[in-house]
Amino acid sequence: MTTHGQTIRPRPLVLDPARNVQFCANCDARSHSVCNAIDDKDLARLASSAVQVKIEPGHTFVDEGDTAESFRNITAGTAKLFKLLPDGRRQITGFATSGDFLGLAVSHAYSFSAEAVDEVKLCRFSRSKLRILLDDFPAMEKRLLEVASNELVAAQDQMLLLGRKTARERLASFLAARAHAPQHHCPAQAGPRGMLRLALPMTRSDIADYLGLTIETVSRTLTKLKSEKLIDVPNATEIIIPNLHALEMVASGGN
Amino acid sequence: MTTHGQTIRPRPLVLDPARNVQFCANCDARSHSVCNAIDDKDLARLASSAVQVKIEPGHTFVDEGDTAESFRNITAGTAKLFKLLPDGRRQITGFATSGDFLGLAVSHAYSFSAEAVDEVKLCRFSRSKLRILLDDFPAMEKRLLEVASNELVAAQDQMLLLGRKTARERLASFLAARAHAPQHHCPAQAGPRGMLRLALPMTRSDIADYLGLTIETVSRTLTKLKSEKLIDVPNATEIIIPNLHALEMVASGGN
DNA sequence: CGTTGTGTTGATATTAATCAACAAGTGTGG
DNA sequence: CCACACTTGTTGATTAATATCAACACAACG
Repeated sequence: MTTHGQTIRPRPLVLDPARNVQFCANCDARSHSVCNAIDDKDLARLASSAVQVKIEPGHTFVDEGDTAESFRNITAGTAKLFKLLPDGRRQITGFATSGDFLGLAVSHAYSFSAEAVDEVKLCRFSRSKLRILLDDFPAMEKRLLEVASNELVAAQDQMLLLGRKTARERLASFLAARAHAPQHHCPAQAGPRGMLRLALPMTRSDIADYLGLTIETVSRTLTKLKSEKLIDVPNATEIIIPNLHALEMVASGGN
Repeated sequence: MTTHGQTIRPRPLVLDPARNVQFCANCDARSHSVCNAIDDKDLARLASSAVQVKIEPGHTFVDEGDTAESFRNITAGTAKLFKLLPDGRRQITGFATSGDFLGLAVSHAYSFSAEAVDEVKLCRFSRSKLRILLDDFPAMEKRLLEVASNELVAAQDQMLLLGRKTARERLASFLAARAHAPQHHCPAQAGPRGMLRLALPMTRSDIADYLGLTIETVSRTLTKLKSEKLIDVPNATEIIIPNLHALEMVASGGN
């Protein structure tokens, strides 16, 4: 029974007509094999039917309940995906970055809203066109199934976090998970002896709404973790993790 | 922005070599079209390569962390899927019933455990065989993508519940959601004027672990909803919903 | 007929939310 | 360039929701 079994994630696929189709530059070539099953020509054809869009920070580009006419592939930046209750309570269900897909579900309407955290670039397809293209590219369909499956595993991890973890464990889990996703590191990523420096482009309010907490609890808990030397917080948008393993122990309730 | 947008769910597909392949008997023929895209002969071939298994109540048949060698389709009964923390805290991520698939993810190991709630019958395939079969049946792959997408939408709803809803809202959401799934109704399902009678095969402990609460809070909250005439509880395993709309209002925080 | 598992209800404890004040950083306009 | 508003984050005091601890009711079962 592993609570931190790192699943093998497929190599991010970035569909960008301007720069042509490419895999995420941050990821090494040894990543998952299914990516390679997609023919480059097919990918180019897929990407060429898309519109590239740039979204300013804070701008909402998907509204829950709207008719789902598009399918999107993020090519740069970070977006937050969320659901709202009528009285304004918000749950962020995930942060989407380069290579992530939005609007996979077959449902008629979007089941979530999406807002740009920093400047987001994305590639937008019409879903009707996507359906036609998928019939031509079975490998793409396989790839999407793989992506959806991985998201499902992540969603189940998040349910465990939201349903059963303490505030302390939630913050530790959040930071440890981000430490595992290479693209979220700061430019000067690795300090001495595997010391990690994470970029947190989102606000405390976003973190709170992602972890099912309030901003005050997020702030206090980070302060506490800092006082215990489990993390360092040089400024509000950066976190240094001196010992990822120790943080992961906290994340899974081990002490 | 709809918090209770009922997504069109695909018609449950039951792979049962003994009774031959079939769609869920409880569902009408007008359900989702993609089911029909799968050729009956293909389905028969798929089902014939499977092993049918019966599991006694309380028996665990998938262990988190074990090598994921099989893929399963539930044909009867209800199973609970869950994740554990090292100290024993449990989060039930979902209940699987007739037509549901287990083990979709491509990861090497199962990311959850599964235990039978009542007597469960399922169809088990080797994953290597599944991969080969999927290459032959692109329609099946499409169908699995659809299933995974719908599960993802449900998972996001559950994140909203776990992260932001009160105990009262969680119970109301849980009951309202089950009221929408036809197979969970008691045999004598519809009383006078759309009054619903739900079967709850799982224990209070299961409900608590699904909703991120304790058994005491579940019990107290059900008592409270009963005293307000929003539900009736003739016995521990049945719930009567006199007015589903009123319960849905509670579920989404509207009063 | 006791034993065990499950559910309910009550009393108390605890975690995190709420309410409140303030500090630091950012941008604006005079 | 500085005063000001505004946003974001931190910290403190208090409250509230739910967890925990405890007792008991009831049914199923040997």
